[in-house]
Amino acid sequence: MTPDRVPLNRERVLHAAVALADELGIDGFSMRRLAKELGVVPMALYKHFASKDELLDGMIDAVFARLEAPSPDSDWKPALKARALSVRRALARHPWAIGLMEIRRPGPANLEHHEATMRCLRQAGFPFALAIHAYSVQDAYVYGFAQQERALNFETPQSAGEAARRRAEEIGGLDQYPYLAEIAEKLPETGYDPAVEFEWGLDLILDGLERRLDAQNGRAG
Amino acid sequence: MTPDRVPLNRERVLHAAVALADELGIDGFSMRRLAKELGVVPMALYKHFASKDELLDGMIDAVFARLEAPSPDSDWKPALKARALSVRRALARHPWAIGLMEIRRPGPANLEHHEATMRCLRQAGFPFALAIHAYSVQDAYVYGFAQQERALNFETPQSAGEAARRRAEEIGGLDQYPYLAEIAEKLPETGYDPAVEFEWGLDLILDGLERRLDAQNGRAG
DNA sequence: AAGATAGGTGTACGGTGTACACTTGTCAAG
DNA sequence: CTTGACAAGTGTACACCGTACACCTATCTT
Repeated sequence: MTPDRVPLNRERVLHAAVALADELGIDGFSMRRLAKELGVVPMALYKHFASKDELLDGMIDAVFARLEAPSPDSDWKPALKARALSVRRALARHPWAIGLMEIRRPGPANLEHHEATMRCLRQAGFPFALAIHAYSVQDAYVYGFAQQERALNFETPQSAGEAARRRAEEIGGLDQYPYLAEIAEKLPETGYDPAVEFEWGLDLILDGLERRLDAQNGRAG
Repeated sequence: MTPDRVPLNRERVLHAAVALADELGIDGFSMRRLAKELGVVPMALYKHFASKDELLDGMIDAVFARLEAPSPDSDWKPALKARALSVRRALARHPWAIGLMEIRRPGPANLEHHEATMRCLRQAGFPFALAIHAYSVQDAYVYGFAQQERALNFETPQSAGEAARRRAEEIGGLDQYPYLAEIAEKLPETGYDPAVEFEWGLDLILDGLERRLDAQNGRAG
């Protein structure tokens, strides 16, 4: 260790790791590459994280830390909507986290976020079982949408339509698939904004939850 | 090549690959391991697939091939419901495919499936833009749910509750998280059936779509 | 002054995907 | 019947991966 070098620490490693994963994607991200970025030998990282897995746990919790938890002061519907939008935003910024958020061992920020969301539902009057359902359907939608969005990333509607068209032609000719052909034809015209698309589905789900909640409360709402 | 050996072919490789990925998960699955399974040297696989990526494309399309496309003869709602249930079933059987279905280059079975689903929506009277929304929200939910379900796999509600409780205690004590504590307490009692949970959210979404469709048709249904 | 400790280093092992040059079995054209 | 092309499987090699383990060294505590 050269004198006067600032020593590593968990936070500095995590910060660099997130930035590197943002840049290279989850496949390009490696302990060796990260070490190089930090001007350090790969094994140095293992003084701060027991394994790559543990580092990933930390990276995921860093993403959770940047989510907007539902505020206890606003109505449940706008609060949950803001939460969902913030999750989508975070996953758009950190696509490598998609598919990992639900799988890694939960960290403090993760627990805090789930606690706040569940509190929001329960205090809004959702009975326990309904709150579980509500949470499940929302998270499934949000994480699933992020996954879809990633697949379309770096594509304009035009280029995506073009790519789909070429791919279909390779396989059997677009005339075999009239409804896909319609998409390839019309989507570039109408345009496709993931933010709009996301909100459309989100509203559908939140409206549905409201109806289920009202029904549960004897239609007295 | 010893005489009398049955030569490989794309289909035999694909079949073994899917079986092996089912057994080992996506992490344990490797070209070398697959070659060993087939009694062949790793490079032999490259005579049939240009790369591991191309092999994965094929494996994913094999999963698509086993999905139940919406039948043109039944009403859109039960048809779409059956489709969604079949996707969830397939992904529960092939968890390694989760997160890949939307990302790999589409194969013939994939195109066929999307064509059939889009046809179902359009013929049910969904205007183009609404059909796109409807497809998007459904797929986001289905794939997102599968992802969540994988995270909970191999866990009973009891063991999952226990694990969550221990994890929370590690971090800050469950008393800091009263609403998580409630989950840990009540979920083992009420039980948690992923099939029931999935259907609840699916019905919510399909009901919502029906309402949007009716609204579009001037509330005349 | 002495020893413990934390942080960084260097080497090594078994794993990965796959490029490239090779053999060998099969079959068609002369 | 021979020849030569071609398809399929082999073997070696390379660069990369995560990480176990032994080592060094700067700093802090007693």
